[in-house]
Amino acid sequence: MPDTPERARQLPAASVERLPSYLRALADLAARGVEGTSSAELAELSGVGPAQLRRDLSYLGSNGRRGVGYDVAYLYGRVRAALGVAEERRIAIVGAGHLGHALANYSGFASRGFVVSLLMDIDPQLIGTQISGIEVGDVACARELLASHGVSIVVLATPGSHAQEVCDVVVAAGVREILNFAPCTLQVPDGVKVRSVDVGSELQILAFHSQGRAEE
Amino acid sequence: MPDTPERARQLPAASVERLPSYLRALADLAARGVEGTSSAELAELSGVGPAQLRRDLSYLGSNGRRGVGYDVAYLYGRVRAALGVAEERRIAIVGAGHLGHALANYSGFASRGFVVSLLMDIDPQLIGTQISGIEVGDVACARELLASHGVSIVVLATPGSHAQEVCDVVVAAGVREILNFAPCTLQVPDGVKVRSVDVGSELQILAFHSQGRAEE
DNA sequence: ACCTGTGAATCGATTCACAGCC
DNA sequence: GGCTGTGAATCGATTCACAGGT
Repeated sequence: MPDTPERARQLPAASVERLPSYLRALADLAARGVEGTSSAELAELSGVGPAQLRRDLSYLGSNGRRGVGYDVAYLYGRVRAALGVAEERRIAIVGAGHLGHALANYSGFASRGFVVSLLMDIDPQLIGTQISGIEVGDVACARELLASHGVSIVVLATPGSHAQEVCDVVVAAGVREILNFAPCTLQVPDGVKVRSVDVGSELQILAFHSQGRAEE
Repeated sequence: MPDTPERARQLPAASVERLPSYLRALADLAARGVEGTSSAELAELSGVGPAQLRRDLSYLGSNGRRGVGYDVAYLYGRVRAALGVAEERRIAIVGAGHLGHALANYSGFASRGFVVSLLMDIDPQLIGTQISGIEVGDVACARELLASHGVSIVVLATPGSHAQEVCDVVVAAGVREILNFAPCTLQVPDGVKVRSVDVGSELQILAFHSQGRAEE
């Protein structure tokens, strides 16, 4: 059998990146008691064009009714299933510094389908302490801890100087999806998916757009 | 006059988003004492292909020497200038919760060209306290504070429930570039640039890619 | 009359492959 | 011989505009 195995994997990467916004918009509508919506309304709430939204949803199959619109609850379920967050997923955070703390205390994970199940660090001072009710484990035991907690997605909140090293450890432990907050490019083998969030880079991109103004 | 005013704005958005990685790679090389490099090496360090890197740099003009490669220090200066971070830029953070704290204490801004010059919150309990040596101001005084600190880029680290409200305030105060950490889509007028970082969305995108494995 | 789903057209970004220069 | 800079080709994503269904 070939190398493109999964079912609905004709979903383009660019569409996948927008599905979470649709999910947020749908959750908002549901919370406000709205039962039906349209591509125009959903697109508005998500910050995209209506044609783009319809195209994206059409990759998941037919989800609306022509002439009518979309059912909020039904569509919500479809998008959650497509993203693979229909059931709760357990994540681990490595790095218990300021950012690791902020993430561990963040209350917004549950509504998005995630539970922080495990914290780890390299610093012996931090190992064994409790953060937000979770004990900090030793990253040296990553393999056992990750396996016993059933974690498949790891968040790296370490300084840049340790990120590659920790990345190698968790990849060796079988992790295939990593969210990296360290300001560096991680080298990973094929089949491991890394997404990086770098505040410095984001600010630099914004700085580019502000050129021409405010130049003293 | 038309609506596409600026000089080097032929730079495609997709290229702009990669320039920060190149800058990080160049800073690494410089820190290691490396004086010259090639598109192959820089691309490797940045996680892109060599052709893409050359194409991106070519938008900034000719920066290397054929048959030789690129001068690290020179190219570093060119990319910083292109991004508009050749001189230090002042930023403000709104929201002094866990994330606001973590950002205020983050030591990595300076090397990327930014200084946190101002913190603000709505909570009267927090206003007047000091975080990382900076006093927390009242967001109600945003206009005056932003102006007196010479801030043009604002980071929103508020809960989602207040993000749009605070966004409206800072936009009214003249801010045109916003980095939003709240899990919501901000509605802004034309000409205001928003970049959003949403941990929940990032995890959902990773969850998508982990489908097919780990399904019990 | 209205709104979705989708072919067809467009637009932009990536990659190839080589001419030009060191 | 080696590496950049770039036309030309390719690839993918977005938008248009309308056919199909309610």
